[in-house]
Amino acid sequence: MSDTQTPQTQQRILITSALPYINGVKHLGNLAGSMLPADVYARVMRLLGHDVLYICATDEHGTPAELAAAEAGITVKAYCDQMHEAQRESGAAFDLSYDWFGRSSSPATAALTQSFSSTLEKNGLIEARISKQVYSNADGRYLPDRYVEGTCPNCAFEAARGDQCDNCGKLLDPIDLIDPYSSVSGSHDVEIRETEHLYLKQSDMSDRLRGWVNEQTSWPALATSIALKWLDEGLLDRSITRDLDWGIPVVDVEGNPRPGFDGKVYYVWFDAPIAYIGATQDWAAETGGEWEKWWRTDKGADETTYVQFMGKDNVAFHTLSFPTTLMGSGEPWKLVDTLKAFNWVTWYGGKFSTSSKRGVFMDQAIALAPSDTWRWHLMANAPEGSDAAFTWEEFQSSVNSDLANVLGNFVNRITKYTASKFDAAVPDGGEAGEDEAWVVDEVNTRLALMVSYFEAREFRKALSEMRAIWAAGNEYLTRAAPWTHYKTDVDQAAVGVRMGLNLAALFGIIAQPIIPNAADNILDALGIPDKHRGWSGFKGWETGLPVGLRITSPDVLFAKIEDDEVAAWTAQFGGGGPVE
RNA sequence: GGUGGGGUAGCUCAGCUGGUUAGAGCGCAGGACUCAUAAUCCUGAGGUCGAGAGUUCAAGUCUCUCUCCCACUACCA
Repeated sequence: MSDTQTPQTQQRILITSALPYINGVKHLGNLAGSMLPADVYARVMRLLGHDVLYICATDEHGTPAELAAAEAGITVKAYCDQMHEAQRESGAAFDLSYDWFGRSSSPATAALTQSFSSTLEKNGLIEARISKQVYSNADGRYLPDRYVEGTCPNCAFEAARGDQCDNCGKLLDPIDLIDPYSSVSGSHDVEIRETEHLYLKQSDMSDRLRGWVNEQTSWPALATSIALKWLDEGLLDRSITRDLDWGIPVVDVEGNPRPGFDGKVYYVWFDAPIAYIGATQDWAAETGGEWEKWWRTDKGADETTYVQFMGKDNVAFHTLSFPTTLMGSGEPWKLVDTLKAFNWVTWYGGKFSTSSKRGVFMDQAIALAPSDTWRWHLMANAPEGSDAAFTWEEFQSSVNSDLANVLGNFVNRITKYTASKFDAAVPDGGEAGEDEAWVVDEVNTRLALMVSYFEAREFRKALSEMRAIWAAGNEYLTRAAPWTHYKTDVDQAAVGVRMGLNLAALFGIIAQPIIPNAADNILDALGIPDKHRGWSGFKGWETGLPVGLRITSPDVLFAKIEDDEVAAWTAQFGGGGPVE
């Protein structure tokens, strides 16, 4: 009945999640809004038998990295080395199944970035212009707009940022601030200097971009509307270089070091998306894979489906800026086919904030509860339609009710009962009846729905179906009641136990993309070989386990979260209500 | 200010191109069962669908006005 039960055409699917910035360990919102859903999608597509490549990397350039390194008292290179390793480890701790977790600072990305730059310039899409920037003598650096503060020329607010006044909301230009100072050092010894930068002439690409956007049929409305809005307002040419030391050196049209551009590098938003490609090249170099079939439409990538995952703030860059780079090169690069944008996870309805210590970061979270529990909760409550509030109470509820009670207890009760009454083996005897027909139909209907939701990247709905499938197992056991039949008709009891064990196996198989560790525990306990753990074999699941197969009962799959733990976490992390 | 998203049961959220008594999970109340991590199963009580007006035989679903929250607004990424 579903496409999961008939052989599918294998697809080649390239998946990227927005690159996490190097500036610190990421919080749960970053995890839930790009890396984790991309991972789940990658795992599902692999289980369905597709050829999947999931690429991610740290985004390492830009002013914040330099400032963070300075604060830590180490070089930017050393800082990025440390933080890349920290992020790689926290990704591994959350079981993110990257095929490659690279770095935007890799030589491959630098070479690609410079190549794109000279090609775009050759095509007349880049030109040098002079602009005015704020320079801080005390800091010895140019300051991005956001790092310049001063008195707002509009409302006289004294701590207005150079890009926007937090008091009156007006968009500002830092050179208009009254009595400007550096927010980095607090120094008022700042001046306005003229500086030369490269501009990407996005305005020249506007018509091509519009045509391409209008061709897209699989983008969510959010993405299309954001892209068209920018196009309607008229794309501005965008500067793609900055006055910084840390980054990729600027080249001329021939690809040689560009005269007069010492101390300037490419803007991080120019090179970060290119790092998707660079990281793929690094993956290929390391593993012997072919990168071109994923990215070059003249080398097979025309058969690749490219899916991007990101937060809603990233949509414009992925639907306009990066496509400008790729299309403007005139080279046969693969463009995104579809993208999934997420809203934010909020902390009790407010923002996550590092400075006011609001929220939970990945390294802290994994110390509190296992990866599986976070993965389940964050995906079951993914911020798909709007921002989604994180609360400890909801987290506790997800873990205890969905995982421990509905799934964990089901596996436990059926395996323990098998051990006590049927010698820990899949029993023979009896024949399937009404109860079995009911549960098979119920589960098959929901399986088809679940898979179609995953394919549509509707994670909340997919997980809701998964949970309903687990719940159907409990309902089945209540109906079949093998413990009652056992007293008078052991064969009848055997039917219920056999079905129960087959349900447990199915539950483990479908749970793999979300809670891989618990799923493995279940499948190992039931002796399911790896080759039977894929998602092409749902058909016939109800009789999948061979009669006589010895099974064990897994250790407690999910420890419950106690009320006193919630109280302690709330105290530790300041949850429980908005903070001023 | 502009653009986009959102305001639906105590809580977190579904509700497609308008159509029978507005749904789910959690929580709560009652009952059943006893294989199981005091788990599970069944039943039930909870909503003037942010406010107001309009279109329509019919609106949570379309239009207008108002209001509250969030994001983006191009040099933070």
